Amino acid sequence: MESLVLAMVEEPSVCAAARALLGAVVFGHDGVAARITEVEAYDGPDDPASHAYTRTPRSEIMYGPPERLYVYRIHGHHCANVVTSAEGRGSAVLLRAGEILDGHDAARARRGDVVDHLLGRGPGNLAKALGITMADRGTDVRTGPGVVVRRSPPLPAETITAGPRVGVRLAADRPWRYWVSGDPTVSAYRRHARAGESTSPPRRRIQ
DNA sequence: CCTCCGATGTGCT
DNA sequence: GCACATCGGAGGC
Repeated sequence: MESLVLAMVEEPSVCAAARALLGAVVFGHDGVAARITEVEAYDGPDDPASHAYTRTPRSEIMYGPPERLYVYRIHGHHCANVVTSAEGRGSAVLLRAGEILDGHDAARARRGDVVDHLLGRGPGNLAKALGITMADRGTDVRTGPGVVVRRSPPLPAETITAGPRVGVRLAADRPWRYWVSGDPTVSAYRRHARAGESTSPPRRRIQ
């Protein structure tokens, strides 16, 4: 019981990896670049909300080497993740939102005529703005081709906020979503309709 | 083969 | 707040 509590409290390494991706710049297709403002951490077999919770052909790439792109489709949208763990662990970071820095025309051609701060808000919209599709699965984001991630120095901890992950039914209260505090490109929180009860959704400053 | 179901986005009440 | 489009993955039979 005590070990269970400790396991719940202890933060897996993918959470630090997620925070480290805030501020990184993703270079996508057709000259679109985005500064990452919102991410979510997904761990391996210990995280019921993660695709890696069940090891299948789809999630196998999460168990592969780090720095590879894991792309999946949901409800007709693409979502992009970066595998952050050593081979065999199965954790990855979902890129949930970004500020478009360059390639606004190409991004808008894919996303439609929306104001800048909405171009890359939400994981499906961000992937769409960047032109990321299933064809980018497995890309080494250190080298490309197609998609490259340039990491930045860590953001000051006091500029990062954490909260529960968006739209997950299982493990709905783990505060493994991280975003740049107050950034207009960050997506809204939506709790899964069938997620378990929660007295007060955890939200805290990183320190 | 078939059914169920989202790590979503959008629009409407 | 709620409905629903939409489609690949996962699992049951």
